[in-house]
Amino acid sequence: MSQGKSPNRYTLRDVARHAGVSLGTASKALNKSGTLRQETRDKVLKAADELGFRPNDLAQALHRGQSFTVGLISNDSFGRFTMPIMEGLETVLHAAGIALFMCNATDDPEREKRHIDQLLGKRVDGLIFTGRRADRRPVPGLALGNLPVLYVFSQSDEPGAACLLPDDEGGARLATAHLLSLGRTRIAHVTGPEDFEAVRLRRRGYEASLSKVDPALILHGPWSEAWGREAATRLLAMPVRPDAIFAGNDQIARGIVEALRDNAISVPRDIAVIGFDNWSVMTEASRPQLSSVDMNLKLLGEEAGQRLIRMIRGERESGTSRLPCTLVPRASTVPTP
Amino acid sequence: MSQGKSPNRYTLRDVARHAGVSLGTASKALNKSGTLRQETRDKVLKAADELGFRPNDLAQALHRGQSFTVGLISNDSFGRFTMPIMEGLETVLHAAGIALFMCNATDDPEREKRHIDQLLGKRVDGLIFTGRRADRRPVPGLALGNLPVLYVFSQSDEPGAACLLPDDEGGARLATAHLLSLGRTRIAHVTGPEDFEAVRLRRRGYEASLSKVDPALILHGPWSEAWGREAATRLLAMPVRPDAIFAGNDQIARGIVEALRDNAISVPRDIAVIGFDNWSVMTEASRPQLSSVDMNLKLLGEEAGQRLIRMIRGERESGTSRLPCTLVPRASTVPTP
DNA sequence: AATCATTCGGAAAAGCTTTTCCGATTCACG
DNA sequence: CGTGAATCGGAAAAGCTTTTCCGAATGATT
Repeated sequence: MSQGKSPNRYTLRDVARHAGVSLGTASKALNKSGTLRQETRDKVLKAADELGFRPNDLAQALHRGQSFTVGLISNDSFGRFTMPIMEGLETVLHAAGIALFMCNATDDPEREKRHIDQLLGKRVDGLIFTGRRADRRPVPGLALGNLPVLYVFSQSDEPGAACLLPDDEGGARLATAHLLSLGRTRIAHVTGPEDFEAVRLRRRGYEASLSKVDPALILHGPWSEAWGREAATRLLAMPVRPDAIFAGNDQIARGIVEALRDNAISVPRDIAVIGFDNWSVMTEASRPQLSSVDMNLKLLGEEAGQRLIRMIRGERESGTSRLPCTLVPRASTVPTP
Repeated sequence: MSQGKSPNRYTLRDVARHAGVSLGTASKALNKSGTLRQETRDKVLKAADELGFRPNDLAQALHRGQSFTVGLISNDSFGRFTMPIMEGLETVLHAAGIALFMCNATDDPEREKRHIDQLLGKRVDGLIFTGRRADRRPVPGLALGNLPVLYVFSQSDEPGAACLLPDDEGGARLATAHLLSLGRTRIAHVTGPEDFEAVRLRRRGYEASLSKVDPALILHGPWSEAWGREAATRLLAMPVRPDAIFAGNDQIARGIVEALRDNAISVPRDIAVIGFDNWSVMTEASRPQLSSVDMNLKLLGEEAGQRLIRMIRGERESGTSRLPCTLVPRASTVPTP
């Protein structure tokens, strides 16, 4: 350690000296081990406090063979999905005395590999991969051995990998059932690109909720408001119009609502609209505000934290779990009183 | 180290044994030090590769007194501003052999304090604070001593703190000058809450660009599309309407554009509109697409990385620097041919 | 006075890596 | 043959912390 360069200029040896005890006694006092008088412990604690002593985690980790650190690797360059997940993770890991550090690979495999390398060098106790789409991703280009690894809002090509995801299909069922409960009988589904697994699952949830599916009411396009506008225009041009639209995400839903407004269609009176993601930037700015499905990403993060802790403690975890989503009704489906 | 638990099951001692050399020789070979025959070095490198050896960063950092790690502490729970900054930082720090790890405090001072504590325990070589608004923030509740600390897109109550920020005022000048260059003569400014420093600076840039300022053309409100809509409605109700509107951010601008459309005002023909932030979620979805001012956050991150490296190497850095923004013209100000 | 219990000191060892230093060996050259 | 250079081994030390073990000192009890 270069002295005077960092806030941690004092070692345990300094604390011991300051407290007038031996090095071993100082350690025992701070770690509540050994048989020391309370007076001796207090003396050491006071000395440590006065010196602003902070144990050197590096030395501790080296000695105990565990760093109590977890790395989170994300390829979500916008942070939209990762941040709530991280928040939930951090809460749970912190309660277990584990620090969480994130690296953002920005969808660059080389960068990701490098991050893994760095985290392994730091001897993290586990790794979590997450991103901005839940489809399978390539196995990392480094052997991870028995290190606990968990995919959250993400999956792996590796068979048996432990994965935790929102229940897209269930969420879509919620949305469709909500529209049905409102008496809607002709529900369209405007969604994203077919190569997203989430798109397929949401579509499956929609289809499973209907007694009869009309393929002409299912439209795929890009994740954008513009696509929502175009799709709505197409639906309006049909001989028989839908009386509700379940959009694959909130951006598409926003576009749909805008096109309906442009065409003097009243939402939800004439056509109800519900999105997916519960992205407040979209739901709140839309006119009327969007009903949506929340993926509960923070809860997903909490569940992931608990799961990883179990893995770190030696339990075996594998396979994919899906956590339920939540319906968030707003004025785009529920008329305001 | 608990064996078989992690990918790093081999120590340098194992590599030496595998290569049939001494521990010291193995170290010298991997670190390109000492006087070894190339043949000996190659033998050690091969052994290390075969065993998948990765040096223990903890032991290295302990020995050399430097961790080559930097902590990034953000209070931006959405990641919108932090992610591009992080990307720029990571690029520059990586080139200098330094790892970057992020903790997200989600605007909770207790959580932030805890993160600082964790990072200090890991003996980071420097700390970077960033967030979602650039105003002064309280001094962290922990003494950081001489540890290099840099505020990026953020400022500190601590006098002389090193800060790096986008040039809000300059960006506002760019936006206003752009409108002037298009022949606009009556430019309004619809912006965010007065308690944001960025709001005050952007207003100052706007005012400085005009030979004559009409206070009635400056409206403050919340950061939302709804406020943009309301403000536009107010401006349209004025005896003399503006022929251009400079919005404090893209969300407000989006709202303005929508209200103009609702009132059959053609953008940019009748009234040109420019935003700030260049947030693609807004700029691209708007009709027409929004001209905006980009804060160059990735570049800010790169500059911050370079600055922090200098600080880590012992140079003194203090005070606030501002990096220029970039004008991004789109159809909301420039008519499409 | 002797014995036992409590408390602490301090030495040693371990974790892993780097670096230095000294000694030993081998080979080449004068 | 003697000397010097190149090469490597291996021991030691350092970084910081934790833990164990044994010995020493003190106070209380018999």
